Order: sequence, then structure tokens, then C-alpha cells
Amino acid sequence: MEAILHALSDPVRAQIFAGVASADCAQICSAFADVSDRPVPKSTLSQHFKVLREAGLVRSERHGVEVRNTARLGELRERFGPLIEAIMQAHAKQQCETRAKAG
Amino acid sequence: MEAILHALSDPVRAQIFAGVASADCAQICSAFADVSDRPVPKSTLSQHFKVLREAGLVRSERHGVEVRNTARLGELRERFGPLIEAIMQAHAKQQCETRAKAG
DNA sequence: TCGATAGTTCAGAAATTGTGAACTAATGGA
DNA sequence: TCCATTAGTTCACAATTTCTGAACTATCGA
Repeated sequence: MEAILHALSDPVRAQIFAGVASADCAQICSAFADVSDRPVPKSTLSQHFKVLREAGLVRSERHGVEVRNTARLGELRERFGPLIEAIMQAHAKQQCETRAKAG
Repeated sequence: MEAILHALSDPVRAQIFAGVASADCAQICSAFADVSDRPVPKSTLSQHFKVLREAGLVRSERHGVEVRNTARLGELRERFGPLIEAIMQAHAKQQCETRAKAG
């Protein structure tokens, strides 16, 4: 819980989780090198995924040379009710507003 | 938003906010020196309240020698919908479970 | 004005986070 | 089999953030 809020309080990780959660298939780590305005180095990306994994937000499975990530939405809803949905909804709303301002 | 998750991802601050939010009257800062297992120094307490204020979670007003804090529940619901409620509910549930285990 | 109480500020210590470099793991040729 | 390539992890140190004791400000009451 504490770990979840901490994980999602970082804007890059929040973006990564949003991307994984909204995708209809598993996402590889390196797909998120450009979530931020400046490119995220792969060592940093690896750490971010580690934080997300340890918070129980995503599951990672190696398939050949790549690691595929999926959001653990079911388990999260079971344990925390509407918490994750509420956070992601607020996150999405905020993204909208940010984009609207940026033009 | 990011600031809110960050503020509440610290267990001491989460406890403080829960205390302020659930109280039926404004709470002074020093009322929370014992939220943790070890006493929280007043400089640390002051910083925690600063973080909560800057995240927009609480409002602080000086009354004589003390500072009274209230949760900005109305504004928060307006801006973020059920987010804060969801976090506080998950927090409360977790507190219950922790206490149950501790005996 | 003095003493007490409540909180803030500051500076250095302690802890956490970010990142390049070196490494591991798996794959696909030659 | 061996080499090159791709994807990610680990490590060590730099950079940043957080914690906290000491000194300070603010307010009140005597």
C-alpha cells in the first residue's frame, strides 16, 4: 500500500504503469524509454520496473531476450478495492489537462 | 496529484493526515508526536505538515501560540473525485489488519 | 519584560535515487 | 561452436532528498 503510493508518486513510473495497465498485451521494458521529456536510461528503467514489481503493481516474465510486463489489475482490485482505478483515473484526467494546456 | 501520492506514501504523514481528516475539530501539529513507534521530533513534524500543506491536503491556521490543521476534504473531492476517500479507506483497512496481527 | 509553549528554519548527517559502465541471458546466424 | 546482437540487470558512485538537533521566531500570560 505504502509501496504502491510511493511507486506511483514518481511521474515516470506512473506513466509506465498507465501504459502497461492500458495496453491490451504485455509490454516490454524498453518500450518506455520515451515516457519522459528526456530519454530514460535503461538502468533507470530497470530500477523503475523493479519498484513496480516489488509494489505488486506489475508482473514480469522473460520471453526469449525480452521481459514482458503486465499490470496485476485483478489482484490489486481484490486487495485494495477501487484504489488503483481511482489513482489511474485521476492520472488520466491530469494527463488530459496537461495536454490541453500544452496545446 | 503527484504531490498527494508522495505525501501519503510516507507512513507517518499518512497517519497524520488520517488523524486530521477523521477528527471532528482542527488538530494542532504537536498532537502527532506519537503517531510512530518512535517519537517524531518537532522539526520533522513541522516538515511533514509543510509537505501535507504544499500537496493541498491540509490547511493550517495559527490561533495564538498554536497552529490548527484541517483536512481540505471538500476541495480534494472536487478536484480528484473519490481518490482521497479510496486512499484513506485502503489505509484504514490496512491499519485494522496490522492491529489484528499485532494482537 | 520575562518565561513558557508551539512551531519554523537551517545546516550537516543519513538515506534514497539516478545513471554510466560492466555484466548476464537469450537468440540467430556463419 | 563461436560471435554478434538485443534486452535487461547489477554495481558503484554521484546527485538528490529527507531527517533532525540547535538556534530562532511568534504569541501569550503573569
